[in-house]
Amino acid sequence: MEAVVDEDVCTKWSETLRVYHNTSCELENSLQDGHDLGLSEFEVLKILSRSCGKHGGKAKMKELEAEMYLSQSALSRTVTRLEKAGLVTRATCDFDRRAMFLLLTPAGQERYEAAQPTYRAVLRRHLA
Amino acid sequence: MEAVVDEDVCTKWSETLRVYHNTSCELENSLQDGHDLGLSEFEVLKILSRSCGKHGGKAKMKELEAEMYLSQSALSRTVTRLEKAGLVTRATCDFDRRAMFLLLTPAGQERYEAAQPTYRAVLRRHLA
DNA sequence: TGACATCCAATGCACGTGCATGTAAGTTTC
DNA sequence: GAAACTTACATGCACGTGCATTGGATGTCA
Repeated sequence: MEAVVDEDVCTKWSETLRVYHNTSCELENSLQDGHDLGLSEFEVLKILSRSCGKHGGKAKMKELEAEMYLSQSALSRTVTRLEKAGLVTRATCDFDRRAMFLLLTPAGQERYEAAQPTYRAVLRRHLA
Repeated sequence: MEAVVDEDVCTKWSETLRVYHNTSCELENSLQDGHDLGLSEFEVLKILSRSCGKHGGKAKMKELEAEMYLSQSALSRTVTRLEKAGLVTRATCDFDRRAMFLLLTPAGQERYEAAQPTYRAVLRRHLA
């Protein structure tokens, strides 16, 4: 019977919804209050911090876009906010001048490392 | 070691994020394109349709608010949209004239029933 | 080389959301 | 019964998002 599947699927969905909402709300609030960072801003710093270790301090916009659940335009503005806050620098790529490299500034690295414990604590509280 | 827990928790979170985003985006698009309904609008109709069966066609705003992940103001505006579309009616309560009852109109019931298969199909595709 | 398609990022715009506040109705305290 | 408090809902406002478009750079093909 399909009805059984539907019920099961609905339960799974409402559970996902609950976890997502509780967690992301608290992440948003904690990061904002404690570190003046939005969740998607933190997420950019996180990815950037990872790939900066690997690629010598650079990451392309397109790479970021592929790794997070954000439209191209939203990402562009998120980066603009981070740049205004001095946490990130934009740099044009010499080989393809359409593309942009992103660099984590020392302030950005510092802010990310300060925020990471908060982030992990919230995740642990909700998902452990 | 805490690092192990953190990694596990991060994986769980990114999985939740993935499922939530894919599912809710497709729900939003399918419901909008096929039935001219936003996801939170559909959710209101869904709850209303359930409790209308039980309570003789009525549900209070506060009840809705408790059952969905939406702020009081957002819910108020969602109901306004539904009312403008003729899918729902607001009615003041005689016993507590601060409170509002919501009624599903025949058009609302019809729209909900038309949209439900779409909704379930998306959930099944992503969560089955 | 010139014309055309494709790609990357930024921006105008509309929209839904949350927070803070306003307004009106009910409740409590004296 | 008047004043202070609480509750229910609506609204002003700021903000982040997605879609569509633009502007500039690159690639392709004749």
